[in-house]
Amino acid sequence: MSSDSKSIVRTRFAPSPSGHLHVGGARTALFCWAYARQHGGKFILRIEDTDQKRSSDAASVGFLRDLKWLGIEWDEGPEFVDRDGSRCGGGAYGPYFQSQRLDLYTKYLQQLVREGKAYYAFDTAAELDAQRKAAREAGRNYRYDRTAATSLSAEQVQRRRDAGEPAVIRFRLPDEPIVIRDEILGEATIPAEQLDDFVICKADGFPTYHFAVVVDDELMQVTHVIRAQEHFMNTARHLRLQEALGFRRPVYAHLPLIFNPDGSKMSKRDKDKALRAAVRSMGVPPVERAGGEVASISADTFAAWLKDKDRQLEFDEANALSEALGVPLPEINVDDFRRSGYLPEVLINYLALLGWNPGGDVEKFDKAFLVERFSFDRVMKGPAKFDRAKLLAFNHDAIQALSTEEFVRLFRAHCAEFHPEFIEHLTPEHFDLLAAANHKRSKTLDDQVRSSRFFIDGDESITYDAADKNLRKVMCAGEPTGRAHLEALLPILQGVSDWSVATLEQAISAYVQQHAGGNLGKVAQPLRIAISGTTISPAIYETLTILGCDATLRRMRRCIEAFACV
RNA sequence: GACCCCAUCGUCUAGCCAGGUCCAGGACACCAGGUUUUCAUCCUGGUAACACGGGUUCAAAUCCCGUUGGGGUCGCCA
Repeated sequence: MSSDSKSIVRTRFAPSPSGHLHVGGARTALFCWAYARQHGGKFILRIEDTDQKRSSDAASVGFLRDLKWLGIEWDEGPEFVDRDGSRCGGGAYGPYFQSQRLDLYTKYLQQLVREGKAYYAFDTAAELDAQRKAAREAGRNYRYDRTAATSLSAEQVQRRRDAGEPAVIRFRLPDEPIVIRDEILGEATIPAEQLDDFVICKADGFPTYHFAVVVDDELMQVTHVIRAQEHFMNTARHLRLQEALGFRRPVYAHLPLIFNPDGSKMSKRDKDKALRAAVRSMGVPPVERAGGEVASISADTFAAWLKDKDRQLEFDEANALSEALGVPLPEINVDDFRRSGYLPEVLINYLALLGWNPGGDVEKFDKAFLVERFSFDRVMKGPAKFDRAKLLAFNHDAIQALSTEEFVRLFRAHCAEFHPEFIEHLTPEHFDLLAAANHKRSKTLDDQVRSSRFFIDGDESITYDAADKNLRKVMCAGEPTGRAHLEALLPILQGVSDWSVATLEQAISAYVQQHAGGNLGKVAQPLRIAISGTTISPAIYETLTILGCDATLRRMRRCIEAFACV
């Protein structure tokens, strides 16, 4: 620990293992990263996997990909190689998985026990639960009573441990109020009675979060702890532990929480909540509708899930059900937003703005700006609600600011990953034309995908609802009717030799001039219905070009038949 | 319940720390007109907030106290 290393800023993002990065975590990581960059320091990623109930295999750190996608790159931490070959991680202070640092923790744990600053305790979980419950029923605040544990002699402790009796190690908390200094929240004094002798080593030998954090932050020379506000009270514990171990005290900054618009915590469970609400509002149990199985979910699983609020469907199941019901899932994780076609720089911008702002009226900015201007004194103290409408508006602006070439490139990459069928079913030229035609009407990279399905579906799968009032009006009202226009257009389009935007425009606009009073809508709308079954499509010449001559004519004929217009 | 923190339009927020220039500014949403071959856009205009009550002061959104409201924490989770 050289003296010059003390002056360099080192921040860390320390999530527990997960396949997906939550937006709240993403923002924490972003601020940690920005602060380190601003000061020419290091941003460290550490995996807090001291809970053996959570696995730590490769899939469990799938969120690394999300971090990388956002452009938040870590200087030290788990090694990660992106698809483009760029890498992140490594470093001299590893390992960066806490589960691989057990010997380190044990050393400090023993030190505290030796010094009498910590002690073994043999209470069972059931006993503790009972005590908490009793305190609660008596209207008292529960505090762990250390007398039983600390009255044990060293020999007694040793004997019981040798006999294999499970034991935890608890920290003997000094009986003094604790002052927390926080860069965002200011100073707070926590009365000693609010804390008790917390567990620092579990019965399985793993340190608890509190202990591992304190040891690792010291050993990794972390200078600034930037984390969510839910950790604020924990800081008191960490401060005490640092004092007991003779460690340095990092600077603390606690970020406000992010909520749903309704004030509830943004959670993975929100997806299941949305699906359950949709299923209920539809009345008919989809299990029956789909013949006992919904979207590959067995009837039993489905019924159990529907009843139990705490139950969550698997990732694929939820997606399949969402697709089957036509109910969009709320985006919660970073990869949800990626799938929904948000640009990483937009998500970064919006997330940064949720709880921080540069002052004045500036709200659109990039990472470089954030690195330059970020400061703790402009971080909000209270929680913020996540407003998807505003995020969408930001994304819309960013998409519109893209050149068409750039949009086409991004849209192709998006489809390659999430909708490969568009690339498979269209020629490269037609795919590009579709992308370009959709650019101006896109708010995300994904929002035109659903409405573009008719381009790649077979002609027979286009259905015409002759009872639909709006469709009927377009097809059958007026003189000539839309249907009549289609019939008249049939031979004209059949005669178009080189089927392209230019030739179609020429042929159709000539027809419109002569037979529709120059009103393109009179002709374009029936055509849209014919080819898509709806009145919605990209610009009509591009649409027909992409679809091709044969399919266009076939659909027109089918449409003419479908609308009799008595 | 105890402890800690917070409080400006529906939402995110500027302004507050160094009180007057704020009958409070921006963005998103919403509403009304207009443009547009559909959808989506786009343009113009509009509605909308200093939680409440006391102080301090010539003057308070800005400072102080209280009330109310919101959030966090109270695990062998992190």
